[in-house]
Amino acid sequence: MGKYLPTEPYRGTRDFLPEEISVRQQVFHRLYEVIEVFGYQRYDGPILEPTDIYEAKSSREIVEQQLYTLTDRGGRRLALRPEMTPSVARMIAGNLGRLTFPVRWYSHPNCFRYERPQRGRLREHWQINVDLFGSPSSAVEIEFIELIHAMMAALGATPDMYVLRMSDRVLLNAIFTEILRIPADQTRPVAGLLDRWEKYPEDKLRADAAEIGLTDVQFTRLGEVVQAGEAIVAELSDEARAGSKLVEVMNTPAHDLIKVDPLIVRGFDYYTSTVFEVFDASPDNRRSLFGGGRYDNLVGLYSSQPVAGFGFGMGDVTLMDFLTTHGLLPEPANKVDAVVIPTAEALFEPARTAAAELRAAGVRTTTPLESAKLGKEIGRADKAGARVVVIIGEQDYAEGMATVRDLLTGDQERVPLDEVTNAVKKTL
RNA sequence: GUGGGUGUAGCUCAGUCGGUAGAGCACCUGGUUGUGGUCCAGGGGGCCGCGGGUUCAAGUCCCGUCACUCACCCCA
Repeated sequence: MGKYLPTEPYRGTRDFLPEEISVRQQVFHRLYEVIEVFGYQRYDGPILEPTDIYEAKSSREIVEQQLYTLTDRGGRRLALRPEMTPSVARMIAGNLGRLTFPVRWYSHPNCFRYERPQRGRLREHWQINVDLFGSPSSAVEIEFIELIHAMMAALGATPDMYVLRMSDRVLLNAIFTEILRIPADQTRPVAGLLDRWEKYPEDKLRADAAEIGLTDVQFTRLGEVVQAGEAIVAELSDEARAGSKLVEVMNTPAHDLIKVDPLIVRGFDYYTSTVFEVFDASPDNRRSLFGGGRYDNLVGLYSSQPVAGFGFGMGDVTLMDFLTTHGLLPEPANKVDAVVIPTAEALFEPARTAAAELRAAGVRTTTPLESAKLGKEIGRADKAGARVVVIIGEQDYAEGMATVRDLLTGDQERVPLDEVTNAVKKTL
């Protein structure tokens, strides 16, 4: 061990310095605005939840290997939330009586997963969650398709930068049982194989398929399914198609906004129908940007009353990678507009008075805390991002005047003290 | 969990054959008694990730370990 404590944040977590916060705030506020324009309201919840709520319906991988768990003093098993969906389902179920459906909610929690950090994946990430509860209609799917494109547009993304790929667990199950003739209780490893399909060469896929018990014929058919893409839907039974929200969507204009793709699976067990993922079109970011789907049974864990749900989570790590790759990150904003600089100790009080007046007018204003040379203070003001400095000098002040200097142009003018605020506002 | 790459100043990095550390940028001071950016001069900053080994001598070689990072596994 060294002599000093380490200054790095805990592995897989990040410190956000003001400049980064500024960039992030701009990005997220654009998203909040779009989400709210669609009529969604923000909620929040605890970072700790009972472990049970993840064991029931998340995925084995998350619960067994990626959950941050702890036991409280009363022996209760708790976890740092790895995702928000079980929490929001719990909140919906607990407030059924006072909610008017459909409920449109969003949140922006930090979520934790114990895993090895790599590109696009850390141990703590901030995930925007948008959910709609209380409707089985495929109008929900269409609303989310529109919302997603609106959010991407708000970030400055053009449609060529990303792809919205959509599938449906109902159709997927039909593919497994009707085309591949796999018993319904053995589809899970095959879904996993589909999930990996694009990442592996064919011989590796073939080997994996053999390992999970697929015959050569089944493997070949699976390849045909992937090849067929959207066209596979037409080959499924009428019952399967009738039970699919995605098929309904395909009969509307929203069809043009998505790519129907049987490769989209998603890991969570709670999805019951539509599933989707948004992918970066750039090869630099092969990972999916974000995704979600329909989960019509999740509220049923907490209540006898069934409530249909649809939602998605958009993590900040992949999102920032996307924005960086496409040059869409905004510049950090300035922290301050004006600095009022007294040139002598005795002038600190009048400087504070002038600053107070500027602040009252909404101008972000600071004053020096210690007496220093004027040049020094102007330099500091410039670095802090101020556009204007107001110099309260002895000579000027004695005459009831102050100097207002524009740091961008270098122009400056002497104005009466009671005109300072107007002069500054004119420059900004 | 597996494999590769990298750990030297706040940041980016150089450091030859082993001879007890350097540059640029940033920061501070002065050149200017009330005027920033440019320029000039000076200055502060280093358990060379950590521990051990070899050696007269280790930033440099060897072993271990930790961290960062990329990929894999797996999956948001």
